[in-house]
Amino acid sequence: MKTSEAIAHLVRQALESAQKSGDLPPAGDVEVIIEKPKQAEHGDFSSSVALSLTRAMSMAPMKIAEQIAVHMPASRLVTGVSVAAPGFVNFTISSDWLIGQIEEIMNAGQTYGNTADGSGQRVQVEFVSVNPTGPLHVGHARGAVLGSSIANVLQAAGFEVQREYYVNDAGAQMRVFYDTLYARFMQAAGQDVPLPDPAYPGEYLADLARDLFHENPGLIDAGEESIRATISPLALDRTLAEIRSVLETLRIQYDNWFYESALTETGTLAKTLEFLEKSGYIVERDGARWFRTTAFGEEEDDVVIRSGDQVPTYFGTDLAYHYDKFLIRHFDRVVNVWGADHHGHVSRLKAAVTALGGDPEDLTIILNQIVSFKNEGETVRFSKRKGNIVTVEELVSEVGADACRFIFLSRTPNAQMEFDLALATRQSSENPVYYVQYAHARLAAILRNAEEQGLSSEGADVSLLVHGAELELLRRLVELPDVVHRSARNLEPHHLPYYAMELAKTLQRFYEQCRVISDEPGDLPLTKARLRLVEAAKTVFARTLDLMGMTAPERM
RNA sequence: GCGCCCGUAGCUCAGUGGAUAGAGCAUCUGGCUUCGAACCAGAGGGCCGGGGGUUCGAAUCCCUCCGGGCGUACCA
Repeated sequence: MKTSEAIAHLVRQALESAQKSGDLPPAGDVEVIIEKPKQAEHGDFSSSVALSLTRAMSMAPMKIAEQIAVHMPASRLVTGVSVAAPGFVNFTISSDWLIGQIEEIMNAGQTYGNTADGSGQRVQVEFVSVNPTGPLHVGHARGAVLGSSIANVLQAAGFEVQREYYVNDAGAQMRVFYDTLYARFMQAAGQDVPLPDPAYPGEYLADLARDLFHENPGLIDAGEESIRATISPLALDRTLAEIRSVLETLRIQYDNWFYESALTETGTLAKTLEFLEKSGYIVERDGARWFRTTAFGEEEDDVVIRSGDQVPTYFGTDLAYHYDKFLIRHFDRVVNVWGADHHGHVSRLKAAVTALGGDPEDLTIILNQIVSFKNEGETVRFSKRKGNIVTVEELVSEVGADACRFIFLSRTPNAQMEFDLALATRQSSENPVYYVQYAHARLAAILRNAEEQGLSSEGADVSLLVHGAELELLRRLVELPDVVHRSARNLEPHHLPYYAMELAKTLQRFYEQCRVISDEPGDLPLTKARLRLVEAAKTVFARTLDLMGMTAPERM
């Protein structure tokens, strides 16, 4: 349960009751926002609703706040309500309620933190979707981590999530890929076939072609067409398999791999064009077919079917792809995670969704800004074209999947970021990744020790938990549902690592101040109670790390 | 030129229109005979890029300027 939502509910009741009794004037609909004050002396939660009602009620904010306080219904959750200038209402959470949450956490286990925000709506999250022409480049890692975490968080928030990779196996890039592959294959056979222009540079394709040649040496006499027909799909499968396995090292898995070529093969493309033609959004001009983006206030129309070869452009298949997402597969919402260099496509794709009869609000495009990589202060930008490729595989083996995820995750997507390889690699206290994991490992160690001594939390009386550090830890633990809610609502998983650090900080303070396993026989009840708290804390840590796609180590 | 994103502590970054703007790292001062010191307690460090506006209240919204990044194809 979201604590802030529960308090907001009480405040709404208080407002209603105050208005019913005439203590406050009517004011129409108000949004009751509950937040966590920065200063502890302002309580556990606070609301500025009185301040925002000043105008509507034409009353002094302090008076409104006082009436809210007076009319607050009794509850197990809130013990203290106070009013502070210039018109805040501050709330204190009862320790009874907090202690009761330990059992909530234990019962929920790895579902703790889940919310019902999504109410089962079907959401598709599409991310990475890099052309399968070679290994994943470091530049793609951020979108991968971001997309998968968004999916995690949406799932936790009660959405039915599908993770999808859009395989661009049909465009011009792929033709270049196949042409290069063929030339490399022939070269591997010792034939003097020049590289096409343009061609894919780099060792990857040469290696791949060589492998394919050694596996199928007899193929060389079959003629170009038949060679291509054999090696092209093999190369695609192999490249995709490699992409898939690298993503798996980052703990990313997909529910669906959607092939662009399927859009033409199943007739979806034709159906989409027909659909849009009927409503007048597709027109023919200069031998090409255009989508009338200008009908949606954009400056220029966009080609969907090129003149000459009559091949669909990327945007052309993208139209069909989104027709498929919304009109065939009927997703309630679609989230696409793109690199910021694609931002020029956002508005026209939104226009397309509108033209397809959908609500552009149902399509959210998250753009992640580029990452510049740094090594001890020296900035390097990697570029596929320049040939100095650094792959995701290299990055993960260098830095580790957990650190990678944590670092990429702790920035808002729309801010550029610097990734310091040296810093990320350093496994010291400089790196907050390990601080968080260490906290989990420490909890695991305590539970191990307890078990060795034959101690358990069995029959614990948690009402013995009255120490400030214990309650502080509990207050932090029960924030997780709110963090999930906020991350899902704004599609901003970067709140998770910050929460995780706060959680770890609070845990360490608890650890310093409250010894869990006591040697004194008389302390047994308290030991049991604290073990129960430790179990709950470990559960929340594990869940938080899981949402971030990180491991929760028992030992480090 | 036009469009989008960013500018917050020495560095890397958080910050839901709210109260005295925060964290990690770095720097400095303390703390291990007890469950893991990958830890804890504390200190210093800021015209929130500049200037206008909106309002009870702005780092946050609007305008404008400056600085940086990315786009601006019948490429994907």
